[in-house]
Amino acid sequence: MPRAKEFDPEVALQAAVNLFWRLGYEQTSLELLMQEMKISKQSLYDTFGDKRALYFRAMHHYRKSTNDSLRVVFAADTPVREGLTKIFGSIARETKEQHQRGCLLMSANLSRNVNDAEMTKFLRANQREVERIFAAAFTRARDRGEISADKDPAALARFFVATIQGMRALARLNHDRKELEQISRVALSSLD
Amino acid sequence: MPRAKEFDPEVALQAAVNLFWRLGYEQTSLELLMQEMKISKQSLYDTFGDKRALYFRAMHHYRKSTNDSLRVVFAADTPVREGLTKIFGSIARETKEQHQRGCLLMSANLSRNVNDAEMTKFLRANQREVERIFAAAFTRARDRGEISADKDPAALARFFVATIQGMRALARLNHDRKELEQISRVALSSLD
DNA sequence: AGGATAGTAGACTGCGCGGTCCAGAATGTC
DNA sequence: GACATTCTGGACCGCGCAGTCTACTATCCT
Repeated sequence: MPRAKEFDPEVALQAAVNLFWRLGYEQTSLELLMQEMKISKQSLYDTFGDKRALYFRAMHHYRKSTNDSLRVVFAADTPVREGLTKIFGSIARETKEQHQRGCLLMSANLSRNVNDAEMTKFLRANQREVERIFAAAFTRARDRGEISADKDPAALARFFVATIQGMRALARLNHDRKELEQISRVALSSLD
Repeated sequence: MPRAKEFDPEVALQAAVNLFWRLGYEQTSLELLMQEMKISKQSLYDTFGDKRALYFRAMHHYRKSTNDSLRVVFAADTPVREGLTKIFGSIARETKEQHQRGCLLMSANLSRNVNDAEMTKFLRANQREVERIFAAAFTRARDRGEISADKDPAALARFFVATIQGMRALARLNHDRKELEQISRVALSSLD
């Protein structure tokens, strides 16, 4: 019978997520991964495969957790303006370190090789998923009369997803809560 | 007396810009640079310094040319809505290859090491410059009554700069003119 | 012609890093 | 106790790449 694993793969994976999130794929070395995950190189390869496979595991993990929180924010009974305000507010209130690491999947999109089919497919699927979450919230809001009937939920969804990404790009460069709040206010005015 | 240079440094630099723009700093090898710039390694180092120095030269070149076109679009006598429509329109109509390469300086921001002071300084200066161009256009528009007096030009400027960056992030992943036009329409509605 | 400089081609070096492999210790089950 | 398996640590390999250097050629000016 085998000896039981001593480390928790979930904990180790989260450490990998945090590292990739902070440094990006290229800048994250195996040595740093071993340090942060607190496992040896052998265990890393046995459990997660090579660096790229680990990166994908990390992206899946990140995607699930962030999109789950999105779904919580847009729970069926909360007004969509309230949900958006909450999202914008927590982005604006992030620490400098959080602003600098930004969004793992947006960084992956911008640094990826455009011919990397597997990566592209994954990121597109995530993009669609996020847009659907927002669009569903806007559809509900329209049905309830929170926003006017002539608004297009899909268009609003894409707009807000894009704007949030733009805010993240800016926040990585300029850690400034007030600037982000200004942008949020303008963005929210598109619902009037 | 020295022999005259045979290649045009300006042409070679533009080739370097295009390559960095398409592939990013890391993925651009010296060998590719030599090929595209059509000069030898020796000439490259003599004329532009090392890879990083060339990258900065490329970024400066890119910055000047894109911001100059921005200033043309926002020439004093054109309505701000018209200028914005032109900008959004040309982004939406870009080819797939153009969408994939995106914006050189946005990619630089997202892939940069946050401790790289020189890079950060340069990108922040550019960010301020772009925001000022937009803000000046909104101030003029407000003075002329094109937009209501209670709008904040600086806030609008930041909002549009951020939104354009968000659109570029999306366009790199999804080459889709209609989606970009949808987003543009929503963004422009914030001027009403 | 001759000197100075710009150019090319290519060998060479050094380094960082991903990935593999091996030795040996620790921990479990039968 | 014997065996299987999981660990750790470190040696080792191969590769790609930035950067330097050398040898040689081409062009310009006096």
